[in-house]
Amino acid sequence: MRKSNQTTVKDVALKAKVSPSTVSRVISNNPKISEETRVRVLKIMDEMGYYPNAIARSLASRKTGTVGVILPSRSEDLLLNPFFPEALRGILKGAAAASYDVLLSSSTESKSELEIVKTFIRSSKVDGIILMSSKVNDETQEYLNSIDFPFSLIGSPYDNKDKVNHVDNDNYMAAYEITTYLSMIGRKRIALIAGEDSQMVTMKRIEGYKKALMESNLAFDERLLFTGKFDEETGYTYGVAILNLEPMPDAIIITDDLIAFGATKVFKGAGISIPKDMAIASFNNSILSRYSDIPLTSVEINSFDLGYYSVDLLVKAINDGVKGRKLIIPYDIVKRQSTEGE
Amino acid sequence: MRKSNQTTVKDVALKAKVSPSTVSRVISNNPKISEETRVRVLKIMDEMGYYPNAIARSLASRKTGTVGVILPSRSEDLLLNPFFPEALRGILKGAAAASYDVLLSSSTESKSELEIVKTFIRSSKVDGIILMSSKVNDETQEYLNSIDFPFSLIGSPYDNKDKVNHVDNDNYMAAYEITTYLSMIGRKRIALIAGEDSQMVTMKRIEGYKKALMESNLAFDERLLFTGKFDEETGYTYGVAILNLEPMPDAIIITDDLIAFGATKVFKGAGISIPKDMAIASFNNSILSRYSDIPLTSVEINSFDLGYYSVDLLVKAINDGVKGRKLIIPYDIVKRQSTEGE
DNA sequence: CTGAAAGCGCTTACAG
DNA sequence: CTGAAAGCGCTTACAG
Repeated sequence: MRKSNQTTVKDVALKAKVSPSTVSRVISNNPKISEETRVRVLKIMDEMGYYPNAIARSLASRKTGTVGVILPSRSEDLLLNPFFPEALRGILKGAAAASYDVLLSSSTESKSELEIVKTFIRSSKVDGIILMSSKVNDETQEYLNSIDFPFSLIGSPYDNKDKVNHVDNDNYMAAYEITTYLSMIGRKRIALIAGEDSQMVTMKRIEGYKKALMESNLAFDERLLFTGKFDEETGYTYGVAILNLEPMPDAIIITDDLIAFGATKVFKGAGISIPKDMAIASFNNSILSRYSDIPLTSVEINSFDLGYYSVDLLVKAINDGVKGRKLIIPYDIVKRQSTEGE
Repeated sequence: MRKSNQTTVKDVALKAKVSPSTVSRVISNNPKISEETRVRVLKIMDEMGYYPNAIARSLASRKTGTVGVILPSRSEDLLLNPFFPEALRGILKGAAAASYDVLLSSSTESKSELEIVKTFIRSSKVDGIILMSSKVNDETQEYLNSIDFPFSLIGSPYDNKDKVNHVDNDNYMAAYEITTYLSMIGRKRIALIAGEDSQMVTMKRIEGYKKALMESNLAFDERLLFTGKFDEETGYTYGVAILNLEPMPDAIIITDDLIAFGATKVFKGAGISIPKDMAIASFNNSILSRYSDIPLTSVEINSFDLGYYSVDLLVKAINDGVKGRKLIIPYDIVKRQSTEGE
């Protein structure tokens, strides 16, 4: 209980000859305060260098003005494609625009996303949570739903679609469209390297791919469907695996630019002409897809917007109890040389 | 003042037949509590699903258990090289290990790093600050020093070197070493594309470069020194600029892999052989430097460690008032084909 | 439009 | 080793 040297509402109140209540109302911009009082108090606050203590406000008002965000901890997940940094940038911008702070943590082997979320909530550190990816049977979503805590999701909810606020691309359509496009330019054996099959986004893309194959009268061949974790080796590994397929595919869709880049190198090294023998399309439209020797056709998913609007949704969930709102961020297929584009 | 439904120390105290003080001491692991009491209270806390309110703890104890981190907002700064994501990952890991949370914000055109830092501090939201880069005449460092607020810096302090806790590579030596290496393999006109000259890291690297030139009896030619912001165009722009130099350099050091990658493409397109006509060395050792057609010699700066240990330093500054501690993270020069390496 | 009073959920010197 | 009491710096129904 050592005396603090901080200027408080009390000090301001004393000097302004009003009650602390009034000072508090000035802070929170309460419209009931007379203009005259407001101006006087504001002036004194300024003179005294007063700044409200956010912690005390939180305790009294039961609002923290903070949203929690959890990042994956694997370096590959964070660095491989620009989604996380860009979405985080969007979240930061969106939060700043809504006057929220962002409390960040990363999941690890020893501490799951769910545990972090629980800690954030139980310790009353956040008003809401943003989930940056959606898994099949996602336990974090289930928990958040069960205790009815405000959250928004980047991606497709695995369940409770009518209750979960989420912002997403139409990944089903994106995969459908790009598969159809490859078929339209004459490709008959179209492979898909799709990412982790525990992710909702992977499921959606596989669905769209299959649907497009069917409508194009191309048989689905499960040997042409690859799922698994992405890391630095993946591009090479899958590239080599595809080289050894008989007959070889004449097109591949890869859900990550860097993996596509790696695979491209393997094909070129093996004397396979791109796009003539093998068309390649990928996702994320990273700088890499533009800089590559053979520029890559890629789907721009607009990660920044995904992040930005996830805050928007969350803030509405916090303030107005909004639920089940859904926002679709458009994607763009950027056609380049790797599919004879331009 | 609606009644909350949260379980509080009071509830626990009542049920455990002890005082709230005792419960509080159990929470904070105060060694004066008898083992018997401790176990009983812990059990009851568990039974009641009690979890301490972090906000209330903060207010009473005047410690937030949170560190503030400010990211740049430019997409290029965040995405161009893996430093920021990797250092952030290190910070997150380090903070988790020290039981701290991370409050994240990003600077913008309208809100400077300094303003964000001030807001964090004045509103009592953080116990300390991590600065992810160091500028010449850095006003944030100056402010933090002036109010004596705990912080740690990734990079070299521009001033008050004996007071500022910082973790850094020896960028002077790194540039010195790589320049000397290029000279040793017979290069006579070594250019440097160095980044923004407002950054301390750029200054250090230029110094090391100049020193090495001198010791190698190579004249410093200011037309071979390029500074400025990095963005997607930069690689091309500088590549073209260098092509037009007479005589052309026979080696370039570029402080970013992606820029080096872009420049490499320009040279190859112009029929210049790498490394024969032009040796290229860069910094950051990103995936790109490994995946490139002509793998790039690059300096691994160990960004993760930079981030991780910045938390370490900060925590010591917060708890023990440590100041002016300096930690040097080793770099490694990874030699590859672009300088005839391997 | 403003104030007095209670309360948010903890911690911590002080006393024993 | 434990408790009673004051306090951290705000907010907010209630009353006027």
